[in-house]
Formats: sequence, structure tokens, C-alpha cells
Amino acid sequence: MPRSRRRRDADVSRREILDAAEELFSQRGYERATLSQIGRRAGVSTGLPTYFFGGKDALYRAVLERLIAEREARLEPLAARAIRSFERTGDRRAALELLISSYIDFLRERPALVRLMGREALDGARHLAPGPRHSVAVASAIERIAGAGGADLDQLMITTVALCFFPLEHNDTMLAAMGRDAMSDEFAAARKRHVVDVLERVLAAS
Amino acid sequence: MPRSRRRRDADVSRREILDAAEELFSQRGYERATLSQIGRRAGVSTGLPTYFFGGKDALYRAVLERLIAEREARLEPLAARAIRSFERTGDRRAALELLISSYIDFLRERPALVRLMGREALDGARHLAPGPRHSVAVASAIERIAGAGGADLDQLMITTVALCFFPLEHNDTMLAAMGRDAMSDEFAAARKRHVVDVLERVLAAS
DNA sequence: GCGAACTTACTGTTCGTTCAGTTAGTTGTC
DNA sequence: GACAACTAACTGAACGAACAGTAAGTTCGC
Repeated sequence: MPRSRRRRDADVSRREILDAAEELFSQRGYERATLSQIGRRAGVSTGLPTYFFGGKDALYRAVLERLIAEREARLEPLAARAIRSFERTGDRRAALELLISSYIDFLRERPALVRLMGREALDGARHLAPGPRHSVAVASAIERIAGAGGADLDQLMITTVALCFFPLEHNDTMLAAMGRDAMSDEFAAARKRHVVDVLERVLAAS
Repeated sequence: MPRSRRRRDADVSRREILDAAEELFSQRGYERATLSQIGRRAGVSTGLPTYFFGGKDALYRAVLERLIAEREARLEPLAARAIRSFERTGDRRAALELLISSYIDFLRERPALVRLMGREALDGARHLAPGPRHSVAVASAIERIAGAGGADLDQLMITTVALCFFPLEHNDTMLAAMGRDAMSDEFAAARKRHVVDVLERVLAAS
């Protein structure tokens, strides 16, 4: 952890605290991550996270907000591309491939999102602001690609998120017991193919 | 919480402590459930859980073991019935309906299993014994019903568990934001139909 | 030199564990 | 069948560790 930054820069410190907190909250959970550990990993003192963010709870909320904002910023343009491609060519499989591939890749890049969302779900969404909890970009793309078919759109949305989310969420238990690693490139490629197959068949039938 | 039992009965006390611990661990998580709360809910003192189980960690492990044993005891005969039915009649959809319906119903009856497994997955399976982490009964039934088709069996297994598990796991976040309740009878019925549709189509194509 | 960034020592609280003591239940003895 | 001797169940107060929050003090950038 190189300390080669300008000695005092509130913006840099804030970001490094958020990075450290994201890592520790997602790996150890809220209670077992301490402010001292977060400070140490960020290269600052115990008291600075509270000084900047107001307290442990507020810091946790800030981590979540940053992750969710980043998710939408990353997925929105890709989902829009998938929609445009589908509406221009009518090729449902190609559109699904683009969408699912982007989604799974993002989740693999930012595993903290999967872990923190899983923790929020189990803790009754204590720290989550009201509003949609899954990506609105992915949701609207699925809606457009599904078309006006009679299929239950909510079920389809739950299934899509479940298929992409679950392997990463349960990587340390179910996947590990199977000798698979959801973070590996091989597994991700096989998973993408499988998910696209599933969704394509479901949509074709409706 | 009626206190009408024989004044001293270790077996009853053990069971009531396990019940209380299952409830509190699954709802609040390991760290936020205290031994005093567990004792109070079980109608015993602060010290008794440790006296019987050796400590908080060991109590948590005992809760998990009991849940997993109960899962297998409940699902094994139903999965066997599904396999027999499929091998006698060749009716894949009927077999899937029986299997998926049993699985989802069990998860709804014992939501603590879903919650605790979710927590274990996020905490690196700290308290879980080695070995398979999903129901071996459901797994073997899926294997038999899928037949020797070329489909990737691991992917199919992950998908099956994900489709049934995920709505309950994320009931407080994603489902709540959609205005759905995974514990309700209507949602469960719709979900069962959807999951069977998905699996049937995937298997039919392979 | 002033204000913001940052540290460090400290406070109050929470909680798991321990253990000395108490009581209910059982066994053996006559 | 009653009474003593003994065991196991159970209590609750006390201890010590861990930790979030605080505030007084220090240092840096401008």
C-alpha cells in the first residue's frame, strides 16, 4: 500500500477510505469489519473515516451508493446498445448475448456488489434507500427484448438476475463444493452460454 | 412462550435453545444475535446455551447441522418419488413438478435455511462442514430426470437451485421493490410454474 | 496564521465466557 | 417409603476484550 500521494488531500482520502471499506464490509460483513481495520487499509487513522463520513453506518451507506451508481453507469450504455441492436436486426440471441455478457462481467469485476447486496437482502435492506434494487438498465433491456409476449415479466426478471447473480453469491459454498469457480474465465464463459440458452428458449416459447 | 414443561429436562431445553438460536441467527445474523437474547427467547438463562453447546460458535454450528439434516430427511423421499414416477411413466414435466414443488415448499417452510445458507456463502462457509452444500436428494433427482443428454449437468444444477432459492433469499430487497412476496401462496404457485417451464424447455432441447 | 485534515488517547458500552452457588431430580440404604 | 447422598441442570453476577464514537491536540496547505 504505497503512501506516495500528496500528504493531505481530502478527496483522495475519501476515496481510499471508501475503497478499503468496500473491501472489508463485503468480505467480513458490517459487524466484523472495524473502523480501525478500514483506516489501516486506507493508510489513515482510526478516527478519519468517522471524521469524513459521520460514522460506521453512514460510511456503509456511502459504499453502497457508490457501487449502485457505478453499476448503472456501466450497464446503462451497454443495455441501450443491446436494445438498439435487437430493434434494428431482430436478432434476439445476439442482444441477449451482449446484455448477459456485460452483466456477468460487471458482477465479476465488482464482486463487492454481489456480496453487499446479498448481505442487505438478508438483513432486511437496513441500509438501502427505497427504490428499485436491481439494475434498471438490465430490467428495461429484458423488457424490450422480451416483447409483448404473455410471459410474466416479473418472473422473467427474477430469473435473469438469479441466473447471473447466484453463482457469484454462492461461490464459496455450492460452487466450491462442486470444484467450480464462478470468478474464472472458463466458468463465466460457460455460464453466459447457459444463461443465454435458457432465456432464449423461454422467450421463444412465449 | 408457555413455561408448562417439566422443570428440568435437558432434552427439551436443548431443543428450545436450538429453536431460539435458529430464529435469531437467521434473522439478525451471527454477530447481532446475542446469547442473552437466545436464552431469553428459549426461557432459560444467559449461561445455559454455552453450558450445553460449548459456546456461541458451536451453537451456530449445531443449528446449521440440524437444518441440513432436516432438509435431507424431508426431500429425500419426495425426490425418490419423482425419480420413480419419471422412470415409470417417462413424463418429465410431472416429475419436475413434484420435485420443484417439494423443494420450494420446504424452503418456504424453513426460511431459516435459506437465510443461514446465504450468510454462510457470504462469510466463506466459516461454519459449514466440508461436503456437498446443496441437497443431494434434489441433485440426484435432477441428474436422473435430465438423462444422459449432453447438457452441462453442473450448470443445470446451479440453475435449478438458483431459480428456487433466489426469490426467497432476496425477498426483502428485489422482490419487495417489485411489490411481490416470495412467501405468499400465489407467488409460490406462479414461481413453481415458471421454474418447471424453464427446466422443461432446457431439458427438451438437449 | 487560519482553517481543514488528521492523529491519538480516552470513554462508555456491549457481549461472550466463566464460575461459584442453588435447586430439581435420582439413586441407594435401611 | 423416607431420608440422606449425590448428580446434573440451571442461574446470574462479574470479568475482560473489543470496538464505535469523541474530543483535544497536532500538522499541513494555502
